[in-house]
Amino acid sequence: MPTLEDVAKRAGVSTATVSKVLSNTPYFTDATRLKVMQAVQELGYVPNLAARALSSGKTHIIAVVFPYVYEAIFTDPNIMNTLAGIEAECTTQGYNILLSTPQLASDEPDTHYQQLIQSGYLDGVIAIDSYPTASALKPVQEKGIPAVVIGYEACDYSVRHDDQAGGQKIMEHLIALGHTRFGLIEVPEDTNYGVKYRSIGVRAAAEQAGLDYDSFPRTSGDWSTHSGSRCAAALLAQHPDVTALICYNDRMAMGAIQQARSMGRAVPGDLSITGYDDIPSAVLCDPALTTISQRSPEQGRIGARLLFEVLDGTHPDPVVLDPLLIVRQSSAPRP
Amino acid sequence: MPTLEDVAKRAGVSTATVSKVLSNTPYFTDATRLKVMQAVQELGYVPNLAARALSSGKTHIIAVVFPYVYEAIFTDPNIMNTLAGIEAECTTQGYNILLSTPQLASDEPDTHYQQLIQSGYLDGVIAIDSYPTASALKPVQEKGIPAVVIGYEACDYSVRHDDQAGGQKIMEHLIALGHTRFGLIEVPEDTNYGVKYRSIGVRAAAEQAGLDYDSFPRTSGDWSTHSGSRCAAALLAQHPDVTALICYNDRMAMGAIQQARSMGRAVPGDLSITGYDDIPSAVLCDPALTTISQRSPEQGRIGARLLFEVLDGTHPDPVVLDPLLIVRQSSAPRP
DNA sequence: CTGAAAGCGCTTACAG
DNA sequence: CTGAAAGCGCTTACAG
Repeated sequence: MPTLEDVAKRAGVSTATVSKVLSNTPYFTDATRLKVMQAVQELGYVPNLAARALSSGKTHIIAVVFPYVYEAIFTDPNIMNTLAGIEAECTTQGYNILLSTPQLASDEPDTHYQQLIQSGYLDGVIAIDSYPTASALKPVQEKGIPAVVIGYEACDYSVRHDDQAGGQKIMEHLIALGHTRFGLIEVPEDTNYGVKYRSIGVRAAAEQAGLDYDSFPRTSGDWSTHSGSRCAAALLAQHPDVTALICYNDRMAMGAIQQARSMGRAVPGDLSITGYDDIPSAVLCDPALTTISQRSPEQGRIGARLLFEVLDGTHPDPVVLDPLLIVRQSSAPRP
Repeated sequence: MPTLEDVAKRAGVSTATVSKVLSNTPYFTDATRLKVMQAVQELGYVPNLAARALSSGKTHIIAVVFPYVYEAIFTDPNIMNTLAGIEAECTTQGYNILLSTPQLASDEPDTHYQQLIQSGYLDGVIAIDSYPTASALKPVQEKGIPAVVIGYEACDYSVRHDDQAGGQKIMEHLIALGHTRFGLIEVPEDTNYGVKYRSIGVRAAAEQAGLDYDSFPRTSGDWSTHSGSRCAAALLAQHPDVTALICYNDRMAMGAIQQARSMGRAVPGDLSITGYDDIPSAVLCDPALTTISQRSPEQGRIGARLLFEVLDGTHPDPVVLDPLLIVRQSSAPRP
């Protein structure tokens, strides 16, 4: 592989000149510029990134970290779509993505992860923190590496979607359809940063419509389809008058739909059921789910952009994205 | 950040000694070993990876590349599960994963990608090549970087699942249920390396059962749910006697199910429909799909393991994984 | 069993 | 506008 020196020799200049021309330093004559570029071309020179990293302190690598909280994390559509957005933006900016999924479940810190953070390999990190069980951010902050969080975790720079607006939108939609008797399939508040705010949004919409939010029957699942069925079974058995079921994610909504049907309720004829997240299955299932999109790809793009701004020395404000209400077939006017 | 030199001073030895002790070179007394480790501990020393990479030529980074062939690639369950498997294995071995999704659609090569490959940053690459439209492998092979392919693309080292066995298993399952009149919802052969072999497997099972494979009605979709509906509509209209529909992926199978039902056919009562891939929706949809699992996580793990063997100087044989038949509710005995 | 020293391939003040 | 030279923090023959 040709080195800087080879290029310098061939172009008849110093290595300093080649280096500077390649990094677009001004003050060079077009003539030398041309000589250099030509030599680069002829030799097929590509800079050695390790050498560049060592001398400049910049690696052009950013790490995308998300704690390994459960085995299916690599098929979580929100996380993967976020990753896709980050990737798109990084490619544009010439940054490479290093993937790291620290195991933070146990008390002992993941030493591999710690080493990586300390290794000087990373110009910055983007942490996806959907789940508050584990923070991958602490070592990063200790080391003083520029970081942005996608989510709620405390960090100078962050982007997330507005869970409160999400809760509000889904509720307003159902209210507009004439519903007044609601059931809630939630999730324990400590499972996820956002759910608390979704509740606040739902409550706000309810109260604005003059409904007594606190009187709504509710149960908590664990995100799974199965728990959605179970919750729906319990809730509908005790409160058969409910005409709309708000679920805090799509999988529980799908479970609820199956359960409701098996109890003889038509969805959405007798009962509207809504989800949250807009996972791929939400279009495929029957009836297709009315749900909320968190706009994960945009969160990813923006997160990357924020990091680049931080790397440039600016201090961007946190971004809160307005979620999208996706109306499909699982919601309908009150029977 | 403390450097090797700091550690050496503190331990009262040379940097060479520290370096060698840290890399587990034999021949050192326990005493010096101890001194070194203690100094490392006290200083919280972590090696600078860029420096290490520059002097040793080893970065401990491997790239996982999959061509950016369509926008939803980051939510393709096969690819993401493969990635999860690779990640798990790399973490175990202390390797870091760099993600790269070269844009190979256009004729001009993706220069970012080319640069990355040439940059000396990569100890090896794992290419996921589900789609033959674009090869990310050429620059890698030109540069002589150790590579393994997950899929069919030509490469010294590779792992994939056995598409022929997959086709055969699904067909044998349906034959065992008593079906004799089949319809095929395929995909153009140049869309995917594997489909050709799935057909061969289906044919083999058919002929073994004395059925005339060539007489089966067939149409081609484009993997999408929508195309599944369209194909099912055409096929069932012309061949209402068909009792089993074999689809070459799950999304088309789901489309086919919807279409069949809207034409008044009960699934699986009147008509069995099978998929391929076992995507997450396959359990969630109604009826849950009988399908084939490619065992993507294992493909990923094995791919990584193969790469490590190559990095160790051995020449592992290609691996072909036996796929799994997953029987669920979309298939039933012939009516 | 341990160390001195060269070298990996860049970048970056500093000079001129 | 360009170059000489130091230095980034390691590893690795080579010597002893």
